[in-house]
Parts: sequence; structure tokens; C-alpha cells
Amino acid sequence: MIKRKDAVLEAAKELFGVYGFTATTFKKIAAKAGVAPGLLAHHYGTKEKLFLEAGLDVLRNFKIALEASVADSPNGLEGVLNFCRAYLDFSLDCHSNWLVLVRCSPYSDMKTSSNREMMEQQFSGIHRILEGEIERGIEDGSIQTEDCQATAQVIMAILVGANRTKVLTPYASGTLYKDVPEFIAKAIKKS
Amino acid sequence: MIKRKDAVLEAAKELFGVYGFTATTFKKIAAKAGVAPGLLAHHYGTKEKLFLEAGLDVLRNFKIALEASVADSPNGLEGVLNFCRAYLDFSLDCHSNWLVLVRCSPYSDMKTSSNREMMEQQFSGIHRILEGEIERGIEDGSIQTEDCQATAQVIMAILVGANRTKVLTPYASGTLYKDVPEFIAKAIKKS
Amino acid sequence: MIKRKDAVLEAAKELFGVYGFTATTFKKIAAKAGVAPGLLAHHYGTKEKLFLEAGLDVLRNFKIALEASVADSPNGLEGVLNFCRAYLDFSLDCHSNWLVLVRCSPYSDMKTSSNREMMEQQFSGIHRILEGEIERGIEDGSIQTEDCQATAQVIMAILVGANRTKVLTPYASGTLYKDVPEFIAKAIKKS
Amino acid sequence: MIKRKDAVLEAAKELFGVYGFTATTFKKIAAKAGVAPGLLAHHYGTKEKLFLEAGLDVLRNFKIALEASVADSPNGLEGVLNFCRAYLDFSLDCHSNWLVLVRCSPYSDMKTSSNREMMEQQFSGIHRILEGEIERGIEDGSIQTEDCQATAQVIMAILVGANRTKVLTPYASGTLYKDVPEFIAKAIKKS
DNA sequence: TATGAATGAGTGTTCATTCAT
DNA sequence: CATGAATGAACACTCATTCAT
Repeated sequence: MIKRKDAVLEAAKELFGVYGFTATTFKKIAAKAGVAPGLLAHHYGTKEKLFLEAGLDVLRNFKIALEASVADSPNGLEGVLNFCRAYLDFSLDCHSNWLVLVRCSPYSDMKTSSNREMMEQQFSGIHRILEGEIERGIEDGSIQTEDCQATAQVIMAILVGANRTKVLTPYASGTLYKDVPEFIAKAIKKS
Repeated sequence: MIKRKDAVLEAAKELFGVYGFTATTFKKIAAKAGVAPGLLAHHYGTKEKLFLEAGLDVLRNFKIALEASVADSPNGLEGVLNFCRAYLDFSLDCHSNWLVLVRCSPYSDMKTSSNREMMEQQFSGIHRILEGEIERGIEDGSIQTEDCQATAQVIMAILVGANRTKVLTPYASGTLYKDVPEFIAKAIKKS
Repeated sequence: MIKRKDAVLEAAKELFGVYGFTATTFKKIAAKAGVAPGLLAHHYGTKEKLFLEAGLDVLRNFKIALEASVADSPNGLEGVLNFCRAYLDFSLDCHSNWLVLVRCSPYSDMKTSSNREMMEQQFSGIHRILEGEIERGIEDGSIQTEDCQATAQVIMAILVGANRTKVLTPYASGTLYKDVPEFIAKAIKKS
Repeated sequence: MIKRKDAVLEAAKELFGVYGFTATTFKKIAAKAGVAPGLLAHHYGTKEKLFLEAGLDVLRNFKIALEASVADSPNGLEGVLNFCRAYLDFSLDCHSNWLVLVRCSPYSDMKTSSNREMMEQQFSGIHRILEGEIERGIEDGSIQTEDCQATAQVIMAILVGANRTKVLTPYASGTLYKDVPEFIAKAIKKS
């Protein structure tokens, strides 16, 4: 039925996340999925398309988690902080296959521009969620900032950087993920 | 005497930065350096060692630039902010070959742990510069924070994230590099 | 009933003619015929058998056209010349799928000797039509030649060569197909 | 030195001639040349470039043989007939690797148009040799024909066709190669 | 009869690395 | 120090063919 095709995608997400794009081979994915190598091309065409599919799949779940995080926040400031916590939590969820996005990210390396654009589109959707909460915070008086978009970009940068430190390096402090929202709160909370 | 070997390293830094580790081949480096492929192995052993050498070379210059930035800052807060500006400026300097560090980062992908450790050692040296300025700021009263190390980690995270947004994505705002120090100042300046 | 299987053969004839045996894949044929790939093997067994079927189908029509061409010729010489004209005309008929025979030719490349023999048998049937006309020409005095079989072989060679020049190369003159019968007439007509 | 590279080309010429382009694999060529598969790409780039090189190499020798054949012919008619004999003889010379040209020929299948053009250019050079002899024959009165170019095309067609019959089919008569020049002579000799 | 998911051997090609010169 | 021919394992991808449905 649909088992084999999904098994391939699942194996791909895991391996791409652990080994990165190049070091993950069709053979390894096929072996992990318990499937013949030819099946990958049959269902997904090329390695890059499979990679894109894997990334988009993770990204979809990511977006859902972020949207949920802001949904029932009492005010803008809490919305922003919940967004940040959800972002960081998602990256630690061992079922999320978050690493796929970290290792490749839409940022670099996608050869076909249409694929790159597809990823960027998804990412800017996430960006807008954050901006929405900042705007809300300005209106409800919980946040103080001059430039909403600029603030959103800096906050995203913190999350990206903190996440990389935590997930890819050995020297992240145990409290980093707790410190980040506090730092952000200090910078934007209306005093 | 010094010509051939250095030409190889220079070509390696440029190409690794632009195309990443895997997509950069010995042949391309040799061609760019105007040198036979066999010479790379002769001087640098393996591809990974050459890559490491290229990264360390950039990292050395990076550290020098950061040390200079804090040297004549009037107080800790300014030291921190100058550190941040120097970090971000360095990444824009087209002669710095900064991208080598972004594309590989010491974080991931280095197979040999000794190499990884060598890079991490360098990075933690940079980290300590920042921590030193934060401590100074706490002492001279220009900075308010409870945990010096935690603050340093968050600030580094911001720089890492902002830099990636600027250098690897198409959607960084024009003011991002200016906004970052302001954001940091808001969070740590003693009011 | 007759639809699917015939659609496959039709698609096969066109694609084999245009792209040759190797470059024509089951997938392409199936797509062109609007049919699942599995059906080709189901109806025709292997690719080579399908190819053979396509070739034989074209060859049957070819033979019919040649037989018709000699049927009502007033004498042997005219029979030969009409045979030649019919040969060349058939190759230009866009519905004849003539190219299948050119690209593969029974000559080469057929792995199974039984298949090769089947094609050769058909071809020698065509050969005999020509020989018959030459014999008639010798009897009715319109043709002068010492060796009937030798003459037939040379004439067939001219047709094969002229056809290849016309169909496969860009430099056939516009009058080539007209010149060929004239040339042949000069060589065999009783003066 | 240059041994290995030449061994590859030699092996390629033989195998391409016997098995055709597609059925001849890098592995087979490498094995026949006693060389690692990677060397083919190292020296010749792609399979098609190697194929082209093999074809051009045979073509060069072919042209030399044809030029020699007409060099010391007493008149145009003999020049044409010697050209024909040399053409056919060359195809039987087991060291000429003639089959490369027959199986692929410049005619079809070359993907890159620049390659196709390169082959066609060589072929038209050969064509001109024949035309030159026909013109000579018209001038010296040994040949009678109305259109020199048309005659050249038909004669080339005969050679192409006769050669294919001889080399690729099992049913060429033993005298075919002797009959062809006689047939041509009958058609063009001034009576 | 018809489908299309699945197979797996085979392809051309790449490339870090070696080594005789 | 420097070359570049040579290696051979590895790669993504193709494709005729099979088979459960």
C-alpha cells in the first residue's frame, strides 16, 4: 500500500538529519527502510527531491507546533515567549527529525531555485507568526519596541543561533534554552 | 618557496567557503591555485586536513579582529557591543573568507575528533573574550546580568544566528546588523 | 479488446523509429500509449520481442507496397524502376514508421538468432520481388545484365544507401530520390 | 607514458565497432585495455567524447586511404573506380576498425550537435574527393553524366549500401564488392 | 486484461588519494 | 618540491522485468 513509500521518507528524514545531505546515500536510506535502492528513485525521483520532501515534512510539523504555541497565549509578550519555547522544544523532540532542517536548511545548497523558494516560503510563514505576536504585544502594551520586523528578525536569529549551539556543539550550557526567553523578555518587555 | 603551498590554501579557503566541503574538489582547488592535484595531498595530506587548515587560518584572523575590537573600549558594555560589531563586520569582509567557518563550522561533520577539538578550542578562546568583557561590564557597572556565562552564550547565539540570516538567506533586512547590538544593549545595559 | 495492445505497438513503432532501440524505454512507450508499464511485458514479453513485432509490422506493410508497385508494370525495366520508387517513397511516408527498420535493421543487434532469422526471411522475400522483375526484364529484352542476382544486390545496396543518406543525414540533395532510378536505368537498360 | 591512453582508444574502437555505442560499457573497454575504469573519464571525459575520438581516428585513416587511391589514377573514371574499391577494401581491413563508423556513423545518435558537425565535416571532405574525380572524368572525357554532384551522391549511396550488406548481413554474395564498380562503370562510362 | 509498486543489477561518472618520474 | 597519470571504490540514477492485486 503506502507503507514502503512512507518508510523511505522516514528513513530519509533520520539519516539526512544525522549525516547531512551528501553523506546520506541512497543505499543507506534503502537499507534503513528495508527496501530496494531503485524504489527511492521510483517514488521520489532524485535525491534532492527526496531531501526536499523530508525537509518540508518536518517543516510542516514545525509550523503546526508553533501555531499551537501562540494560540492560547494571554498577551503578545507571552505569545512571543511561548513561540520561542516551542521553537526550542521542537528541536529537542527526538521524533521531530528537526536536524534535517538544521543540517541543510533552506538556506544553502539547494541547487534548484524552485526548491529553495519552496522552503523559503515555508520559513517566511513561520516568521509571520512571530511578527503577529510582536504586533499584538505592541498593541496590548506588553511589548516595547520601535520596529516590529527588526525585532522579529533578531529574535529569530537568537533562536537559530541558540539551537545550533545546543544541537551541534558540545559546549552549550544546561540552562541555555531557559536563558534565551529570559534574555528576550528583558529586551522587549515594557518596563 | 612559499608560493605554491600558500596558493593552495588561499584557493581552498575561497572554494570551501563558496561551495562547501563536499562540492569542493581537489581538482577545482588545484585548478584555481594553478597547481597539480597531487600537490594538495603532498602538502596537506587529506582533504579534511586541508579543510581544517583553511578553517583555522580564518579563525586566527577572526580572533585577532575580535581582540582588537575590545582592546580600547571605555567600559564593559562598549566592549561587548564592539565585540558584536567586529564579529558581524568580519563576516562581511570579502577578504576574510569567513564563509569557510559558516559552511563547515567546527560543530559538525569533522570526522576526526582531534580536529573537532582543535576547532572547538579556538572557538572557546573567542568565547572567553566575550565573557571577559561581560565581567568587566559587571564590575564597572555598565552591564546588568545575573549569570555572566549564560549571557555570553545567548549573545554568541544571536551573533551566530544573525550572521547566518545575513550571509546565507535572501531575506535579511538591511538593518539587521545594526539592530543586533541595539537589541543586546537593551537586554544587558544597566538602567 | 483490440485497443490497448495495439496502442502499445503503435507507440513502440513511433518511438523505436525516432529514438532507436536502447533509448526507447518501456516507460516512454507506456506513457505514449497511455498504459501501465507492466502491460508491455504482459503482452509482448520482452523489449526485444516488442521491437521485433514492431519491425515485422512495418516490414509487412513495406512488402505489400513493393508488391503493388511491380504488379502492373508493362515490362521488367519498368518493374525494377517502380520497385525502386516504391521503396524510396515508402521511406518518406510519415505513417509508415519506416525508421524502425532503419534504426535497427534486421542486420545487426538482434540477440536471439531466431529473431534475426525471422527478419532476414522477410527481407529475402523482398529481395526476390526485385530479382523477379530483373529476370522478367532480361526475358522481355528491356534489361541487359549478365548476372541477375548480382544486379539485384547492387540495386538493393543503392536503395539502402540512398535511403540512409536521405533519412539520417542532413546533406542529401533534393533530387537524390529522383536521381537514383535514373542512375539505375543507365546501368541496366538495354541500349 | 602514452601507452595507457592509446590502449584505451584502441580497445574502444574495437568494442564500439563490434557491440555498438550502448552495449559497449566503460567496464568492458577498461578490461580490454587492461586499465582502471576511472582512466577513461580521466583521459576522455565522457563516453561520447571517447566514441567521437574513436570515430574520428578511423575516419582520418579512411580519408588517407581514399586520397591515396585517387592519387595515381590515369583518368577520372579510373579515379572514381579506384575510390570505390578503396572504400570497400578499407571496410574489409581487419585493422581499420571500420565498423565503428558503420555502427554509429555521424548520421545519427550523437547528442551534441558540435560532435555531429565535426563528423559531418570529415565526411563531406571524403565526398569532395569523389566529386573531384567525377569532374576530372567529365573533363578528360572518360565519364558521361549531366550532374556531377548528383552522381557523386548516388555513388556514395551505393558504397554505403553495399558495405552494410557485406559487413552487417549474412546474405551478401561473394562477388558483391566486385560487382559494384562494374555496375557504376556501366552507368557513368562514356560509350 | 490491466495496474503500478517493487526489484536489483547495471550504467556512466566522480574523486580523494597514490606513486613513478 | 612538483607533476599528472593512474587507481578503484563509491555514487546517483536507470530500466527491463516481476508480481500481488
